[in-house]
Amino acid sequence: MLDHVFFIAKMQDALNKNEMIVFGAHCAVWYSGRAESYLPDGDRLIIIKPDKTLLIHQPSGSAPINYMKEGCKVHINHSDTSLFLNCINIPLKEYLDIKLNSVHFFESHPMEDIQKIQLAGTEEDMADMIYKNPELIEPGFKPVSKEEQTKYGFIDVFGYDKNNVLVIIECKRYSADLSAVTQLRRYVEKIKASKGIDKVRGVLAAPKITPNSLKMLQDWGFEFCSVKPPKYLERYDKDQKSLGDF
Amino acid sequence: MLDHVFFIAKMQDALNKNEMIVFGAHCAVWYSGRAESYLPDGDRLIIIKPDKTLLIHQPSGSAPINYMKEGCKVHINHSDTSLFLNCINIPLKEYLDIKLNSVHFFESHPMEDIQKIQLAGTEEDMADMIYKNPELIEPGFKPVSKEEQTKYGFIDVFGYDKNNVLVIIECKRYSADLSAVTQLRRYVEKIKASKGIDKVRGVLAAPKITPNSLKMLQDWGFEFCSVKPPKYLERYDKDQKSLGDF
DNA sequence: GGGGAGAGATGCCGC
DNA sequence: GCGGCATTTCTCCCC
Repeated sequence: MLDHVFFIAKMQDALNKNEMIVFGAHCAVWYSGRAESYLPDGDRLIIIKPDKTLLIHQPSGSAPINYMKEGCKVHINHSDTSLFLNCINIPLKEYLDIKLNSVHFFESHPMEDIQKIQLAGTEEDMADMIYKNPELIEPGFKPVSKEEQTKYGFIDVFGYDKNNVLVIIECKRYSADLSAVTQLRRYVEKIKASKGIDKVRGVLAAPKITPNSLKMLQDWGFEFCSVKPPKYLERYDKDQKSLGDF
Repeated sequence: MLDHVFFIAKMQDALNKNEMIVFGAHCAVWYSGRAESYLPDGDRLIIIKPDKTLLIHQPSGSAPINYMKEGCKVHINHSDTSLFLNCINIPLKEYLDIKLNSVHFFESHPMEDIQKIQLAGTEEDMADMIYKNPELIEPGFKPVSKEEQTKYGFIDVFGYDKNNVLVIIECKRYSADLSAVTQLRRYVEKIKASKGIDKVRGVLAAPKITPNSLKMLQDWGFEFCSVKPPKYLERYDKDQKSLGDF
C-alpha cells in the first residue's frame, strides 16, 4: 500500500508529462453525465492514458465499469482522512469522482504508438468479395460498379440479376437479425421510390439468419443467401510459425 | 526495461495465482478468430484479469485495440532472441499472439470486487417515468400495467389514448434514429396482426430525433413526442459535497 | 446457449 | 459538429 504523499507526487508528475498511468486501488466511484452511477468500494485497475482517457476496470469482464472519454481533466484532492480523484470533461458536461481508500501499486511510462490495426473479415470485405465473385449470390448476377452505389446511400452491394431485375444486397458478417431485415427493407423502399420502379429484389447475405428474421424476410418477399465472410489473412491461420513474415 | 527471465517468472506466478496483471510493452499483435488482424510494433498497455480476460490498449482511445474474452489460456514462449505471449480461447476458436520486444514495467496484484454498479437514466427508467407520468405523452393517455407488456414482446410502454385507441411507445434516451423508427414500425405491425385490429398509434418518445427519421416516422403515420430521460441520482449532481451519503 | 435489444456503447467515415 | 452504420461490439435478460 502506497503512501498518499508519494502517490500524489508520482501521479501529478505523470499527468504533467502525459504518460500512460496505471494503478490498482480499493475505491468507490461516482459518475454523472449522460447518465448517473455509483459503484461501491472494491478493488479496481485504473488507467489514465496520455490523451486523458480514463478507464476503470473490475477484476472480470471486457468492458470498463466506469470511464471518461478523451480530454478529461484530473484533479487530485486530499485531506487527512481521504484521497479523491475528481475528473471532469467540460464540453461533454461529464463528471467522475474516485474515492481512493488504498493504492496497491502505481506505474507510469511514456508511450508512443502511431500504428493502426490491419483488420480483415469485415462487412466491407464481404461486399468486396461478392463484387469479385458475383456467383456467390446466384448465376448471372451482375454487380454494378462501387462508385455508383454511393448515389443511393450506404447500400453494400447492388446490381442486376439474369433477367435484369435490380437486386439490393445487405451483407452481415454474423447471424442476420431482425434489424438487418428492416435495414434491407428500408433500402429497397428507398430505391423503389427514388428510381420509380416497382420490381426490386432484396437479398440478405450472411452466414446464417435467426428463425424470426427469416420469417419476416420471407413475409416481405425478400431472400436469404448464405455467404461466409472472408478472411484475407488466412496465411497466418495456416502457418503459425511464419509470424515474422508480415 | 525488464529482463526476460525475471518477467517470465513474475508473469507465470501471477497467472497461476489469478492475479490482476498489467504491464507496458513495445510489441506487435496478431489476432485470428471472428476476424483477423495485425498490429505492427508500438507501445501498449497489456492487462490480464483474474478471469483471464486479456486487453491491449494503445496510448489513446477508450476501446482496446485487441482483446480476448474471458477464459483464454496464456502461454509464454521464448527463445534467445524473442519473447511471445500466445493466447487461445478454445471454445470460441480465437487466437491472439503478442511479440514482446521490450517490457517497460510489470505489476500484478490479487483483486476482490463483488460490487455491482448502480445506474440511473437508462431507457428502462424512461419507460418507468412515462408509466408514472402518462401526461408526458399527452392528456388522457392511460398506460397498461407493466406485467402485461411482456405478452407482446419488448415493447417499452403501451396503453390507450383518450379515445381508447391502442398506443405503442418506443423510448430512446438519446436522439432517435432510423432504426428506432423501423423498430416502432415492427412492434405496431406485430400488434396489429396479433390482436387483429386495424387502428394502432405508434409514438416515438425521445429527447430529439434526426430529420430523416422524423420524415420516415411521419410518412408511416407515426408520431414523435419529446421526452427527456430521467436522472434519479440528481442529488449527487446538486451537492457534490455529500458524496458519502450513498 | 441462442435470440433480442440496450449501451454513459465506441469508432469510422461522410457531409 | 451531426448523421448513419459497423463492431473481434459488450452486456443483460429471457426463453
